[in-house]
Amino acid sequence: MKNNNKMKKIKEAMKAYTVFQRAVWMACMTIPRGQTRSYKWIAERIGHPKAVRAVGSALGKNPFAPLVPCHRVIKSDGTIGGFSAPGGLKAKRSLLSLEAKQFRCKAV
DNA sequence: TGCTCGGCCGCAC
DNA sequence: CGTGCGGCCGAGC
Repeated sequence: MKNNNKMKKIKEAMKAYTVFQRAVWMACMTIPRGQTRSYKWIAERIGHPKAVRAVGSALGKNPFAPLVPCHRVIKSDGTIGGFSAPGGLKAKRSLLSLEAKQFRCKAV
């Protein structure tokens, strides 16, 4: 329930943005902890297989930093890609490695 | 209201 | 391995 409540809040905040961004963020939130998905994966998932750049843009503007784990999104070739958030790729890698560890340890 | 520019990419050459 | 172009959305002018 609490999770739902949080989701509700997020949705409220999301209403101020475009559907495209919402779609991107939603898809992003569905990524399990300790795992990663590619920008293309998101693009295809939201129905715009070619809008990978738009996806990147949306993630870059992501105002829901911790709620929407945009750091779990990497390039389709397996590299980290870019990261506009504070900390840059450094932070992104840290988060990924950290979450991966947690996942293995606590199995969430 | 309409056009232009930039972006956390993807793919072909 | 490096470079260029393609296709898409959001935001600014």
